[in-house]
Amino acid sequence: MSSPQSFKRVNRESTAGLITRQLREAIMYGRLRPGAQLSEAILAAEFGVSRGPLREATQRLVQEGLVRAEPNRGLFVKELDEHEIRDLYAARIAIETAAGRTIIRKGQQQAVAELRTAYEAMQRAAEEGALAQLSDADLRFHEVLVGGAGSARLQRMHQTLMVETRMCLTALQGTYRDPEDQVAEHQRIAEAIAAGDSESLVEAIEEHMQEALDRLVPGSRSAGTATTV
Amino acid sequence: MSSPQSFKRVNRESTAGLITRQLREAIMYGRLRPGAQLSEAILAAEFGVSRGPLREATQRLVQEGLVRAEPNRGLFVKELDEHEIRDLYAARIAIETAAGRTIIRKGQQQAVAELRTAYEAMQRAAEEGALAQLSDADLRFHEVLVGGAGSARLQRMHQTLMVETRMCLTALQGTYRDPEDQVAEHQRIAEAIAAGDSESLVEAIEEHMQEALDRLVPGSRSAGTATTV
DNA sequence: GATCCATGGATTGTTGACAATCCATTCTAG
DNA sequence: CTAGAATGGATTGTCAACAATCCATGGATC
Repeated sequence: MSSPQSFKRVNRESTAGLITRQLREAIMYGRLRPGAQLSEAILAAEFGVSRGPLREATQRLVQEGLVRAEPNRGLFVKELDEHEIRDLYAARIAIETAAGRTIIRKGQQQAVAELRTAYEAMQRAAEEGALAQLSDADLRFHEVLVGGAGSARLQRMHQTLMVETRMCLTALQGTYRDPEDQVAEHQRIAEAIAAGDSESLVEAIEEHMQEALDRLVPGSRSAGTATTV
Repeated sequence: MSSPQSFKRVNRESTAGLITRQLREAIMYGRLRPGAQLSEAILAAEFGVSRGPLREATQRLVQEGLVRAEPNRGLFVKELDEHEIRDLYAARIAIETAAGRTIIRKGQQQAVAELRTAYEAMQRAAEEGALAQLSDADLRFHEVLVGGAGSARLQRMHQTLMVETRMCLTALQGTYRDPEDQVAEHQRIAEAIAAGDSESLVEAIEEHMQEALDRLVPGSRSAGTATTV
């Protein structure tokens, strides 16, 4: 009865959980387009389950804010208009700034190290011209940033925001951006934290987010910083 | 066909929504004790609905983090141990600090005014010795603080945290605290924002939270600031 | 020709019954 | 007396059918 290697508990995830994850991914990567209607009957048939578990899955997505439910009408993939995108990035600024400040305040050396690692992964991807990997490493950097603060609640809230961020990136798919700039912005953030400089951390994050916003919402506020191609 | 006064849309909330709200309130105010098991069958009978809608309601609470679901075992009201409480307050520090900084950065005069109003309500309740009202005004102050930042996402995340906070307060029910101190701490926060002083804002919020933590988790870190009765 | 009403199709909302799983208890064998 | 297996009760997990609701289409009336 000894376990020579640790086995994974089988089927530990609930059916609703499995479906939720697949649907979320489909929304994140644009396979389910914003505004598209989700038919319970059709989806249930596709997943090969009854409407019960499927309903549970969709309800989770509703509460995550990825799906909008109109009573007696149906479920629709949420569309992110300009206002929503601004709100999303405002929330990300709040969370990520707070996370960075926490790392500084607590002097979490390990978090700093992990940030550097994440940053180096971005740099490598940029040098190799691997855009998909660069994008993944980018998201990972922000996950590490918030994870480093060590608050499970903060991290969970941030995860939801990052799913929406990925939705935005998917919508931007195809537009080009100079990888060097992208990497440099993250280096600023990482180094500000490493140096324990809260002021430049705030600046770095706000500018980083503004940069993203400028690309997502072209008719934005300041034309001065819009240096993107 | 004219509407002499605006009528409320009837039955606009779903059954699951109604049940969710009632269960959440019961948990918040301790009518459902932490650790208590929630039986779907019993609850469904009490609400007079089938297990379908009830399940939907409980699932929402699970995702909010108020209820823990053990597969094939049952649902249990989440218990907040010391670690959880610390995490909760860390998250609140992050969100509320970020909200305050946003108000300062954007120079939201209206938010400042609302904060003062909320603060005055606390002061009035304290003078009248109305402890229940003081507690409500206290929570309201924090809601106004985050609401003032104008981010729907931030506010939603904060609401969840405040529900858990209320759970903690319910657990503390009966312990006394000097209302004057309580009011003064909020005044510090409000005035720091009004003065646009980010540094003292951060200090005020952190000390305010630490004060609350000291009462919730007696064997806490610093004995120096523990001046509570 | 425009407006109102009735009808039909489609969707979600709800239900009660059935299956699978788990835990505690009891029983049995050593 | 103890360790292990069988069993029973209770709970969640799942399903297919039914009811309620909504929107669009088409037709009748003025």
